Amino acid sequence: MSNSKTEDVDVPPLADTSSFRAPPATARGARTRAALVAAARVVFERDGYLDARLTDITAEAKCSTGSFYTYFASKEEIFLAVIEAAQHDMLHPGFPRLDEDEASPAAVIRASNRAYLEAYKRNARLMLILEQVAVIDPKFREVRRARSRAFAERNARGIKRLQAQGLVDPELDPVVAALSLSGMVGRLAYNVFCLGDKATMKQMVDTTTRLWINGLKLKDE
Amino acid sequence: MSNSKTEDVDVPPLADTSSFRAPPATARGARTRAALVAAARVVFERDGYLDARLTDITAEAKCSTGSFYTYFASKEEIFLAVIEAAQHDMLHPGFPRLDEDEASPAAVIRASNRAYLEAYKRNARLMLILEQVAVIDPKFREVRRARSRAFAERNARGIKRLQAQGLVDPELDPVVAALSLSGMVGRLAYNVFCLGDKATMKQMVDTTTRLWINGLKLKDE
Amino acid sequence: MSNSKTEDVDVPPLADTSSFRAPPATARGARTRAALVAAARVVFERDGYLDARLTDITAEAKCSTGSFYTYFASKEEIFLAVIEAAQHDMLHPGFPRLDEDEASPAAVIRASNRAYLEAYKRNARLMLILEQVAVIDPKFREVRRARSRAFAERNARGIKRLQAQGLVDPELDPVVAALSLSGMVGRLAYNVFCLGDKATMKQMVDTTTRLWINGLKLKDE
Amino acid sequence: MSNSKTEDVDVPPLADTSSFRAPPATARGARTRAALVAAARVVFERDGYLDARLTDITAEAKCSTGSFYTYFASKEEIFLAVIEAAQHDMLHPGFPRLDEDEASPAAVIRASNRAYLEAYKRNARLMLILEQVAVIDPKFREVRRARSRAFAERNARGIKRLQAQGLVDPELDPVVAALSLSGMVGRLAYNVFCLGDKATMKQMVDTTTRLWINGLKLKDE
DNA sequence: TATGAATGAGCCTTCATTCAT
DNA sequence: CATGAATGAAGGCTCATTCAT
Repeated sequence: MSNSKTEDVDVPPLADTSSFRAPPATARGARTRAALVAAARVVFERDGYLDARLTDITAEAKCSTGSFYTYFASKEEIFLAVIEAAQHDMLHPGFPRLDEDEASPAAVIRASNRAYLEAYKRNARLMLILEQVAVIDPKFREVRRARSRAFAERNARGIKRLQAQGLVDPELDPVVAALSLSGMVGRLAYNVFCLGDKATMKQMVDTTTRLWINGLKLKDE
Repeated sequence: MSNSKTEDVDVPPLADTSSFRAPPATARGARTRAALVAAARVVFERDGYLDARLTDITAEAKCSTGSFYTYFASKEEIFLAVIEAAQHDMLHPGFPRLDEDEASPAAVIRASNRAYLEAYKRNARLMLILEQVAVIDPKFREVRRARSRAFAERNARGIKRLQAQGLVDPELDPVVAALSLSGMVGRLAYNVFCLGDKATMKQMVDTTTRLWINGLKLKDE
Repeated sequence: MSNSKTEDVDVPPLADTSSFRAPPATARGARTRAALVAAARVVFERDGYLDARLTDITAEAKCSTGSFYTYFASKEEIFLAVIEAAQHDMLHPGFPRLDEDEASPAAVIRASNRAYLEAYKRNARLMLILEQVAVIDPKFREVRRARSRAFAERNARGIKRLQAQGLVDPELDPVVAALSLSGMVGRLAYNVFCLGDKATMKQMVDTTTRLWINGLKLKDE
Repeated sequence: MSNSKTEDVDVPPLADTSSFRAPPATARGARTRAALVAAARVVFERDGYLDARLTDITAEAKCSTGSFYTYFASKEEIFLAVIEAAQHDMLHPGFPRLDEDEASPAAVIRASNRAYLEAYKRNARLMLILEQVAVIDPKFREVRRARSRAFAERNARGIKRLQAQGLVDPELDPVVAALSLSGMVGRLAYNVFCLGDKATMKQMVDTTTRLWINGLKLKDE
């Protein structure tokens, strides 16, 4: 699933990391930092970003408030670290690997949608918090938008290619279509996993895949 | 565009209004209340929900802090009033009025998408704030979800009907498809009008309409 | 029980009434005023003095806030009116009518204690509020103290007289004894009727009477 | 006066302390906390409970508002701490140690009354505030009532014992008598030390002791 | 590195009282 | 006399961040 082809997705750095605290120099330091990140994830998921207090995090990590600032400059920064730690799990093919040769485009789309939805499900609570932060803090809004735009652009290139091959509806604007279809899956995941709308995983994979394929008028040669 | 058929969308009451302050008994009171709501919209749009201070709102409305509490119990409550005041503008057919006889389903979908996108554009700033609040406050999350579910359900019924008429891909799960396609348009609007992704109105209408039609495999007889 | 003898107790005017609003001139006015006083008693007993809001009182009286100020200058003033309205009920012999000829001193003490305790019980909730106000507001503290001192002084004169007649322990300081014994009954009533200590009316009357008689070494000839 | 026999008075814990802030972990913290409690006593005695502002207390303690909340969650809570700090001083035998062998019951009663009155006098201002709080806040009402009931019960046991020994009027209900006589001394102290009634310490001790002894018909063999 | 006490700016909310209608 | 909208001062409380130990 994590072959090199999918790794090259243009994932922008999550944020300007230049002002970050130096990484821990000692083993004890590394342990404390890790405890803080784990504690932060617990607290963020439990209380949300706004209601999470730094003291809750340090209490959960069984360390002092002062220690927090040894490793992180702010709540924002530790949140970024939490997100980053969750990244490898969320790393998914990003876009239907339409350029793949070994599989039909349709199969790639299905696999990609499934991977995305499953990863989303695993991290649903954190995703909700990320939505929250994105909407509250323009900096994170930008982070989030850059990421989804990276995917959308990649998708747009894929669609363009398929259009060139005559496999996809030539009438579609590839950029806007990519934006729309990616957004569709993301929104559905959010509605079901975060807000509690009802749908099974199979229904979601089937339907989104079919809507992609139908929507693009993909010729499944 | 606003014929009676489209007015019957099942818009649930925005929230439990039982604990609300009594409505103004005099014309003067009504004027003050209206000034507060208008001022609140200005302030919310300018500063966002979290950074909006009650004193900013009363200052903008040229009244005292005390007057605020004559009409609203909290920031939350006046925000609801602002949203409510914006409702008539956001009221759109919701779903392609597939049951309409006078127009082809495709035309109905296009008109509906256009109406939604234009209304969203007019209220983009407020919609961003609503996203913010929805993500912060579970109460508003519920409000927002109830509304989108009402539309999705209506759309699902439309899709089911078209499937029965043999006009739409019978393989699709109508409920999940409705959820997905509605979400697609909503998300696109959010990305473009709120987050700054680039697309013209024409591109958005064309693409989403085509994705709907293609996605449903709608036979445009 | 309310013979003229007991009416002459030196009840000081409850407060300086010189700044009071003029009494209502019309029948409608009198009705409104009465409704306000009745409503105030309800609200004070329900919420206590501090938590009673003028708007609650006017709402209970089904009149406007403005009307309140037609009849009363302040919360304080209407509270005084409530207390005053409750006075006739609380009017009790005050002190064992030791000067009475028709009954033995012991019988007078018993009747007096019973009367006091029963009146207290009837107005327990209001008495609790009065304690509250007395302790909060020095003006009412003075009012309350003046009243109890009037009783104590009268009692002191009675004790002195009985000492002169050789019927009471001559070693006792009549003033302090009167203060002590009156306080004893008042405190017991407070403990039982307001704070919930357990005792039957009979126990209370029997015990306080016996403690008075024993305490004074009253010769029950 | 403070032999072990008198120390075992059943003083209930003042309140549910489970929600209290963690006690200071360092000497510096302990110093700040102590300064706050001392400052609070000054401010409460000067301004009363209701008019005491938290900022006055922190100003008096020369620390920031934030520090207050490091140690106390509310005005209520620091008041409890002030009362607690005053407790050791108010700790008195409670009831005439009638069970003592070395002294006559009468001597014990006198010593006990004197101890109580003197302690009350030393803390008169604080006692007035406590009355105020007790009457305002049901939680403190309960605290106060529990304490006085503990004493009254102890007194009741003493009276019962003396009745069994044939030294006290067998007609008296020991529980109600104890409640009455304890209340008598408490109320007298309140009247004189808090409300300004006039009596010397000697008069108070003499009279209350005599009223106890007479009241109980104590045989002073 | 670790600790945890100290900081303090700033906003929401209440409600007795006034006054124009 | 009645109405009810308008007023506005005042203070409790939070919590991210700093810094002395």
